[in-house]
Amino acid sequence: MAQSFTEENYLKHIYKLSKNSDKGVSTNALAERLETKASSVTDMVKKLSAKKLVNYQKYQGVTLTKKGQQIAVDIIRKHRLWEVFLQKHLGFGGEEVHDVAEELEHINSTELVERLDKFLGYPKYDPHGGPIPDSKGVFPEPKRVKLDELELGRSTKVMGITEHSDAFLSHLKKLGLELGTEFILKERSDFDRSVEIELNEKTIQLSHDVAKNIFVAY
Amino acid sequence: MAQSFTEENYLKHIYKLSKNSDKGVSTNALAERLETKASSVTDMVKKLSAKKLVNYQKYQGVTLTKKGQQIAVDIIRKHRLWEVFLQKHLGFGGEEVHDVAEELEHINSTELVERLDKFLGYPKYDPHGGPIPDSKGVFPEPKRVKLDELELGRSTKVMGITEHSDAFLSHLKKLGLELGTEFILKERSDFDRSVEIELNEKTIQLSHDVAKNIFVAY
DNA sequence: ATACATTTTTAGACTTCTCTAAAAATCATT
DNA sequence: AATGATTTTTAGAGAAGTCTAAAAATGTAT
Repeated sequence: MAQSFTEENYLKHIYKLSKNSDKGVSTNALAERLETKASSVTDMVKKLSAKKLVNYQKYQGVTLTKKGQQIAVDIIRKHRLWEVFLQKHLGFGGEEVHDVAEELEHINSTELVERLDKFLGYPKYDPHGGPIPDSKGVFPEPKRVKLDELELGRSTKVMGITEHSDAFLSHLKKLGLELGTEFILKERSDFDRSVEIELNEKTIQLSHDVAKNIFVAY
Repeated sequence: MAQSFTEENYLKHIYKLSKNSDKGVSTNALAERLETKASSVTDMVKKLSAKKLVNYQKYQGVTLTKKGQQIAVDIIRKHRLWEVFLQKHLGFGGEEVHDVAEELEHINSTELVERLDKFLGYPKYDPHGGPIPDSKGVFPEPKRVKLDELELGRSTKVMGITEHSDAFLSHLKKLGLELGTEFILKERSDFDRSVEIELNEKTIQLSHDVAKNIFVAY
């Protein structure tokens, strides 16, 4: 059962949105993400539901079924493999890569993906640090690193903390950081080793004291 | 002005069909090539005409405009560059390559194509011997080789002959070979060096005496 | 040059994905 | 729990590309 370009995009974004919020993805959230209207989302979601790719109950949001999830993960796999190719072999810069990979990820040929994976040397992480699932959809164990030591430009997520005082915990909560929160490391000051991260479109400063106590995925 | 996947396919096939027959491409011929119905072709051709990509007069067939031709040639460029990549770097076999390249050719990013071209070392011919136009749409001068010496599997075309007797000329004519005729070299017998070529879906045998007197594009 | 066959076009309809506008359901606040 | 705000769904319609069936144009033979 082949999916259209559009259907694949819906599945991919449902996957990404439901990673954060364990609940069903709301119609509006999807509409915003896909730059379309809520009514279009409702229509498409019904179609995906008829194909058993999502679970959908009116007004309750959507989640992916097993099948839907497999497709979504496979698209992420393709996207990240192409990013590796574009950046490491074609010399694309970090930012330019995304739009092109966005198109390439919808090319459907198992043969192509497997050969590309081999050509690239079976990479486990893309150039932004995103983990690349294998052909069965299994993500690699993320390596853990202190935020303190992470390379600039990496997209990552909170894997753990090494300080458990109430003060620290509530500080993190206030910043919007908890286990699993995803963000991008933008800057690190040479002066005081404080870091700047991007989280949900917002830029946040973290002191070195905070950064050194957070484990993140590498 | 962006073209859809479908529009690009129409342009590409109009280009390929009009290379043979210097006249306008007929609706039916296009329909057959695109595995669609004549009525669909008429509709699409009107649309392309409105966009000034083809010249179209009712019942007179279509030809490409300058703009349409540029787009068609660019798609061929992309198709052949991807074929080089798939075959030389990913290790695809000669036949499997085509369908995948058919999808990749529609990815629109000048940046991507230029970088791919550079990565591949600015190849002038694809693995089947097809000439690859440069970024300005200019095809390379085809090298000439005797059919006698051409590699098996090459698609090529008649560039000239080295024997001009009436007997030879009328023999060629009967076989359907003339200047510019395109075909694929399929087999060469070890026994008598006769060759088997594929021309318009038909398989034809040529003796060594014939093959050695035909120049073809390499 | 007339009659028949073939090709091409038109007309109307269907699918996929989208939108706007309005109705229905849910949520939030007091 | 009632009101108002927000979210979501429905209804109807539009653009792109396709199809079938029928009409119009062209080509071909004698």
